[in-house]
Amino acid sequence: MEPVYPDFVPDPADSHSEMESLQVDIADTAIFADAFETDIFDSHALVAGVDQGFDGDDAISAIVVMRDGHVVERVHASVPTQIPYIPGLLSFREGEAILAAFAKLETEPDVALFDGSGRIHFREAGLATHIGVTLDLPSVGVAKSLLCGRPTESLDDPLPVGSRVPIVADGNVTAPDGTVIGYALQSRQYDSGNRYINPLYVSPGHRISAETAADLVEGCCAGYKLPEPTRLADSYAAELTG
DNA sequence: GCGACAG
DNA sequence: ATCTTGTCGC
Repeated sequence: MEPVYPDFVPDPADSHSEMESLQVDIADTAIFADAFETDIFDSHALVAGVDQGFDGDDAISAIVVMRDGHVVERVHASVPTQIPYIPGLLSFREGEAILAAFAKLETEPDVALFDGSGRIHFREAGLATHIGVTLDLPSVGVAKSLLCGRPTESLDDPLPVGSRVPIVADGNVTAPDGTVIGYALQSRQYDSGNRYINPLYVSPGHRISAETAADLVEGCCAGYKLPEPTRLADSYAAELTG
C-alpha cells in the first residue's frame, strides 16, 4: 500500500511545532465513525497487526495480516531512526518504518491494529490515526498504557474479562471535555491469584468508532491479552530483533 | 513553576 | 521500547 495523502507522511526532520501542526490537520481529516468499504467482522475480513521493534538505531516494523484466524501474509521493513521517543510524537519516530513495511505488503487489509494510541492523544492524532489517515485505511490504536484522557471510573481495581470503561477527553485533549475518545478493555484476566492483568486502551484511528474499535479488538483476542494480529506482529518483530 | 506523558 | 531474575499459579 502507498500513501493516499503524501502530505501527511511523517517527516522526522520537521520541527516539533510543524509536527504538532500536521497532527491538527490529520485529526481534522480523520473520521472517528464507522466508514468501512467491507464488513470488518466478516470471517473473510483481512485484519493486519502492526508492531515495531528496535535493533540498534534501526526501527523494524512488522505487519501480520490475518483472515479467519490464519496468517495470510507478513512483511517487515527496517529504517534508521531519526529522532528519540517523544510522548505525543511517536508516529514521527516509527512512521517511516511502518510505511516502508506497508509498501511491501501485497495484501490490502480491511483494517489495521497499531501498537499505540489513535484518538487517545493530545491532538487526537496518535500513531494509529496518523498512519490510518495517511493510507486512508480503517485503523485502531491498541495501547498497553494510557497516554492522556480520563477513565470514567477507577481502574485501580481488577476488572472482569470483557469489561469496558470509557476514556473521555479532559483538559489535555483537543476534543470537547467528556467526549469518549476510547475504551479501557479488559481483554484477559486471571481467574484466581493475587496478581491481575491491566486493561488495553483501545481508541479509533480512522474510519471507525470507539465502540466498534473495542468490539473488533475484543473479537480478535484468543486467550491472550493482545489481539492475535498484534501478538503475532509483536513476536515477529521480536525475532527480527534478536 | 508544577504535573503528566503511547513506544 | 529495552535491559533481565525471580516468582506465582495451573
